[in-house]
Amino acid sequence: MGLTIKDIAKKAGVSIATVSRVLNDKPDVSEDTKKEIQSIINELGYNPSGVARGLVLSQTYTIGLIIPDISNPFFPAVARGVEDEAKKSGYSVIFCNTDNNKKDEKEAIQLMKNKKVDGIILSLSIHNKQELKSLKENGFPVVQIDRKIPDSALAAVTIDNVLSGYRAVEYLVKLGHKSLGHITGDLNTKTAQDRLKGFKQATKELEAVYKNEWILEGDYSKKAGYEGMKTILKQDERPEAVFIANDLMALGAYEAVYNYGLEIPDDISIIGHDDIEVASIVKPELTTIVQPKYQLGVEAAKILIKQIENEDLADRKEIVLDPELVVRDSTGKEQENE
Amino acid sequence: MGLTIKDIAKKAGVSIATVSRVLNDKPDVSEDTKKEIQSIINELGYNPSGVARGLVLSQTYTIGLIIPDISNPFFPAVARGVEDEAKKSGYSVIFCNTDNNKKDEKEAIQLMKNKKVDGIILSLSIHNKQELKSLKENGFPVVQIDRKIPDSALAAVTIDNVLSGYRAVEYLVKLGHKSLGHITGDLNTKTAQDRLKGFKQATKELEAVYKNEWILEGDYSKKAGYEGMKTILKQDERPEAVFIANDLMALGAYEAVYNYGLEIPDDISIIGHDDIEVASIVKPELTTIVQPKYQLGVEAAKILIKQIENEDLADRKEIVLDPELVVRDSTGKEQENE
DNA sequence: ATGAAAGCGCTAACAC
DNA sequence: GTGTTAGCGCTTTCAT
Repeated sequence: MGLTIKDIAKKAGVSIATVSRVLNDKPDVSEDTKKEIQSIINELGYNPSGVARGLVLSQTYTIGLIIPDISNPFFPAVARGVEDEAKKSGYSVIFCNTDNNKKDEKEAIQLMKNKKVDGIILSLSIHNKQELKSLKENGFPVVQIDRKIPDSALAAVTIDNVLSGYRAVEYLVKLGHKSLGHITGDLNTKTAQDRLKGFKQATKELEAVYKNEWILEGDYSKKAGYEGMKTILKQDERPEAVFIANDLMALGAYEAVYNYGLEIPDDISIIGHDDIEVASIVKPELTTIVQPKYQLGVEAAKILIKQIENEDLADRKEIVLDPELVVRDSTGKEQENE
Repeated sequence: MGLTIKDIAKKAGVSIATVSRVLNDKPDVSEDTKKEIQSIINELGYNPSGVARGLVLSQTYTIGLIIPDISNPFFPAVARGVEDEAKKSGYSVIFCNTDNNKKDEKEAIQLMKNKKVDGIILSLSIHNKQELKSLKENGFPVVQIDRKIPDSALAAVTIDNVLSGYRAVEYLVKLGHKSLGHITGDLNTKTAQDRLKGFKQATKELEAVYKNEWILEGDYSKKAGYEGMKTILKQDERPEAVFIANDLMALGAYEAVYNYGLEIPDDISIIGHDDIEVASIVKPELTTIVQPKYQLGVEAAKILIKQIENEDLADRKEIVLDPELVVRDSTGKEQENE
């Protein structure tokens, strides 16, 4: 382990400055000594200390990733995107789970500062405006992911959940469905609010109709999907299609439909959100909306690294990623024009 | 950002040594100066450089986590376990995906050395014995997870897949099933081999029976489960229950059973492996075996940190974690004794 | 083309 | 109880 630049210098009979030069590919070293030193480095398996380098350069080539929970299905793909993109530019990533806990978030940021990471990618609970502000004031490179704290004036990459709702309706209308329902997520979350907003907006713009009785508040649980759909089905008039704010609720809705002796999509169409693994396993396979999670990570890392390397604070832009439609069987087939 | 120990010392009118003492909670500082310095630290928001500390202490309080792919469903929980346990002892974790690619694995290890992590938790492809050996020779703290490279003589924490097969059979037999089948995973993997081994072993010990025609090789895909079960069902004699090496294949098997107009568990019982999300969603809910993934991460971190802090190479033990049975509805009910 | 030396921010003797 | 100083492993002037 203990191999240092001195060892190499001694063995090569040169000064550490010269070794440093070849290490960093600097000019003004004769080809001969360069070759010699390189071969010694290989022979001994010398690996320069990133820590020592970090100290003198005040750059560690490490970025921090602060997220609520890596075992939440949303984040693994994000993390992978971050790491892949970071690696491309020679950065590694150190990560931290916070469970949306304010104290843990604060500590995580503190930790990252302590480790002297070159920048941070984070997804903070809404309550932690304060921390973000102080990072900003320090001119610390930061990009927010998934959730953007309002007025934070920091770079952010998010997914457009209004568009999610819009896209769902748009597709349904394209299939010829005119009357639509919606089972929302937990309306305390911005995500659920946005999807509902998109649903209403699209319905209006595309001249479809919904009734307030067809919009049920859920909470992202399978049971809520079941109950919501039951409430819809027992009404005298039913919508032709229902957009459900996540796939798990959609599965619950499937059951409700079956219990009523109805068929999907013949009697009612269903479109979900998230594309969880099951979506392609259930019958009929669930049409749904996917979030570009991996891409989210990639974009975040790109912006962050740009910030780090340009020290260009003007680069604190916001990127909003578009969700994508995954067409399967739960939404019925488009009319053939024969 | 640029706040250093010097700034604190100057402002407090003391030497940096004194500041360092209170930073590290060393004795021989008067209560008064201690208080004074602490208040200045808080006021200015000073955060000592982990990098500088790392350099002088040759300890970074960082551990490396090298895994094939964080977005593979197995690893997020493992990573969470590692991070939680590491945090308890003041360590953070830096992670790297390798896709089981030999070159990437090598680079990941190199990277960790460069970052001067205090130890590494890794899951390497079978081909990379070499790297492991060199880590060991360097006396570098390492623990392998999930996969243990034979003869590596390094600490490892793994999950007992022989026991998985055994437990499955044991439960089936307990329910009164005597004739058993098995759809294996990809038999090129140790995991699949082990589950098969456990299946055979338990069948023998517990005096159940299987026929070779009831053991079908699969590949962990849903389709393989479907085909495997179909092959079983079309035989003249059928087993009462089938152990299927993962839940995805079990789902495929469900379909095959339905296509034959049979019922689960009345006509045939099924037990899966992994407890993926769908397992509790499908009807009948799938009885399955869970791997203690989170615990795997926790144990790995525990051992690693012990190694780091004791420098006790004798501590390179192996831990084998037991999979657990999750009883649901696909295996039929135990006879009531009335 | 190469070396000597200062310094990055900190800890740990060692002095007083 | 507190300060001075060497040094961790490196990069980077500044000489030569």
